[in-house]
Amino acid sequence: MKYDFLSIEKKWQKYWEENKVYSVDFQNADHKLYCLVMFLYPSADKLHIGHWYNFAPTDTWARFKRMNGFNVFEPIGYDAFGLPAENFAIKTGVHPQDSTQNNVNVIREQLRDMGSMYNFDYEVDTSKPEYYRWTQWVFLQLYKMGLAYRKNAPVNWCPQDQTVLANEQVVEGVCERCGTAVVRKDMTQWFFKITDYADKLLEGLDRIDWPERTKLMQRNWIGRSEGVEIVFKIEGSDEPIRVFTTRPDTLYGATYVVLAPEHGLVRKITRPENKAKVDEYVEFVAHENEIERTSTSKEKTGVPTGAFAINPINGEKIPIWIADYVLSTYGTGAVMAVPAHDERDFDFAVKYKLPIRVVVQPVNGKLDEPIASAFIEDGVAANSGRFTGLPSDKVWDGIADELQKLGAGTRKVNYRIRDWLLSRQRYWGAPIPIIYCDSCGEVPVPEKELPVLLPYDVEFKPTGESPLARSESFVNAKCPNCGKPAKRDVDTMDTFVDSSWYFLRYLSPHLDTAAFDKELTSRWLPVDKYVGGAEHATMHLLYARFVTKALKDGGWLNFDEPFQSLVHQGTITNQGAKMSKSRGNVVSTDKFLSTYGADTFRMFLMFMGPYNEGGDWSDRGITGVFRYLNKVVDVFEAGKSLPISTKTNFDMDSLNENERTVYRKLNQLIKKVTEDLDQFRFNTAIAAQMEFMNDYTQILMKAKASPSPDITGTVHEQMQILNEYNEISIEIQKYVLDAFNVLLAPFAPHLSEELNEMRGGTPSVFSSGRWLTYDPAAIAEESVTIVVQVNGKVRAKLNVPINSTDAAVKSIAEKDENVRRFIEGKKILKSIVVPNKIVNYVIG
RNA sequence: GGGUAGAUGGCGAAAUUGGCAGACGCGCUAGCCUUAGGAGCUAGUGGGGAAACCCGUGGGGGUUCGAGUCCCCCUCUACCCA
Repeated sequence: MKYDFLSIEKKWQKYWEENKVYSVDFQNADHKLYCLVMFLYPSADKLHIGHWYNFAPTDTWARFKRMNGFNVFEPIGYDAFGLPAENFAIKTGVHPQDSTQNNVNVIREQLRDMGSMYNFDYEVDTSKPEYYRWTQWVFLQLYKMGLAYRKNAPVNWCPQDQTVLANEQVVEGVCERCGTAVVRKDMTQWFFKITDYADKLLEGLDRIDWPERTKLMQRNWIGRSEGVEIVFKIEGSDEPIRVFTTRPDTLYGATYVVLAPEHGLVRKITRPENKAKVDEYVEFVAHENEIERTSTSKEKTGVPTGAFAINPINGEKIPIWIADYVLSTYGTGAVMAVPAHDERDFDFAVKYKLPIRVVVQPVNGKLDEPIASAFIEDGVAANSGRFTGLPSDKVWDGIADELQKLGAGTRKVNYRIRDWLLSRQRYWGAPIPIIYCDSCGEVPVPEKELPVLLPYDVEFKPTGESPLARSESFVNAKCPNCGKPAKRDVDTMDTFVDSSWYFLRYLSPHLDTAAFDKELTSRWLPVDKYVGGAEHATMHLLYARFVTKALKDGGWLNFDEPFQSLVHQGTITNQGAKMSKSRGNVVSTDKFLSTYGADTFRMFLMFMGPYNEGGDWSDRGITGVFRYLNKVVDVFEAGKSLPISTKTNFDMDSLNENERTVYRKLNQLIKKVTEDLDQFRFNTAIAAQMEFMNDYTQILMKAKASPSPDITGTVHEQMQILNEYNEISIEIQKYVLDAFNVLLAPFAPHLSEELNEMRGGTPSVFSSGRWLTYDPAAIAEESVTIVVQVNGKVRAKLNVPINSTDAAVKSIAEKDENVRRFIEGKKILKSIVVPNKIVNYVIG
């Protein structure tokens, strides 16, 4: 048979769809398995290799689980709102709604071609009113719980995209999407109080099966630190400066205080003689961006205010400076500077000749003064009043207690994470369901009036003002409270709000009475396996956890971690760069699908290397996988006349040597493929299959010294000859074919169905429960190769029965000619025997 | 600057976790088959050497009978955070 992948794949895709092979019984959650891939962004691209690399191997895993008897739910959907569609619209004039729907229709067909188990009846599309109605509902729940609020704050503004960005969307000071340097701007914006959940978000990490590095990234992002908020009085002023420090043990070493230039106190405390310089400096800093300000390599700048603060622990008068290295958005916007024990303070003190006082000495030894760099480790207190001589941790608590007693400080926990800024001054997103009324103020849109529809006919060219503000019909509304004319909020929500709850919607995407079916979600969630890119570690994955926890606290869910187990596929790059349309380096899948078919292509993606490592794209090697599948087809074709196997278990004692070998190798393969698939180790599972096929055909050929010793031709032709002569029984051959096909099925689903049909089996191979368990009696090897070393160098390899005694092994080893060459006449100082592995003679 | 991963043939990669380094595949070489082949089959393929052997997992040290694997130092690469 020629491996006619095109018609085979079409045929089985049609069969699966018509027979609803992958329909899920949602009422039966006993063996439920919710397997989820991060949904798609339907940009103008078609699916590319990166999507395939995410989806196809995950589908292989899901099929494997289904064959293991799990009731597998594997949905797909579209994260359809967002900037790229809108920017595309601005450039081309095609409305984002139209381009998005066109793209979705193309993508859906491509997904079908992949041969995955997606059930398109359960799609979600975040840009449809049926969906974003409930995104708005989620917003309102958080609002009711006091977790959504509006405030005027300095925000990250992207001048290119004309919108604010969340902290998470600013990477190294530039807009994550377009690369434009972000500027600071004061605006009134909506925020979600994710900071309220900082501790819960930290705690939950201990209960979920995620990659450690991803958990670490979230922990670092949340950035919990315990410290003390210390109150410094200002000489000649009633207003105190509050500073947060994690090192109260160094308080005696504070030689100045620094305020952020934007700090509210700056204007109030600056002495007249310093005013001109301070004003000038504040103006200068406003033009610096975030990277410049926080860069450790950049030289820090600052000016004195002329005012003095009083150190509460010793009453010392220390100068108050302003400097660019203190940010108003972090902590209290003020720090106490301890140059001897903080690197940034040290650099600054050296530059401006401020005093440096050592108050911590290393446990053994003393620092040479003047010190050349900050000593930031713990040690023993010095120059610290009654604390002098005590270890740092004691001093830490002692000073914290003392400050508390003096009313000059309180222990406090500080977090690095900021509240989630969710307003966007853009068109293509879910409108924020809030109305502003002159008499009632800020009023949420009643739930029964949702959705707040996004109007189609809007001029969406960005001007810095929300496009929706220009739609009279949208803006003007009635106050839900008093009925008077009022105005709608004209911003849309960050698309991360859309994706923070979509996994709840998949189970009942058409439900029009609730965001999700509470009863179904209680039984089908959390998601059992979530697969997607690591780039979402501190964005989507954090937001989804937050929203889930909030909805749980609101009484809507009975679980608080959405993704029980998480896997990151690696990134496939092209010539070292991440594939993206803007870089123009996207590799299309078309040519591979038409040349080799979907089965070969998905299998090659899995065979390339470890799934979580990804790598630079190269199609070198895809022919190997294609040849392998062709060989499989040949082997099955040669065994075509053999009826389907009914026997799945053989007694090793009843088999001849060749049969035992084949049976053992097959059972070892079952074990290997099962274990590897379980852990997403596709590459080694495929290598093992190939190895088995190589071994099996070898054994068949050698099984009988063939009457015609030089058998040639295709595998198929050779096999036909061999089937007539070899001594491996028909029973075993049947068994091998049918069992092997089960192991192949998750990897090459179309081909496997075809082979199953060819063998006379009933479709579908994926009809559940078809996976195999290995026969433990069969996998044990009868003999092993033992390596004989002399002084660590390999001198012989012995084939001995398994579990031979040490004495027996040594006696064979010492008779070996080559081993004798090296030990004869030498004194054996020692011999190490590791059973079934190695013998090592140490000679003098 | 800090954190976290990594570095193995010409290439993608394996290595039961301290026990034969390079499985599997690509590529390459030779032969066979073919009107032909970007098809198929057989054999070979880390380096050196005629061989015996020697060398070899980024570099340098160490632990051990034995190190790709464990420890220390260094170089480089990727990601995250400053």
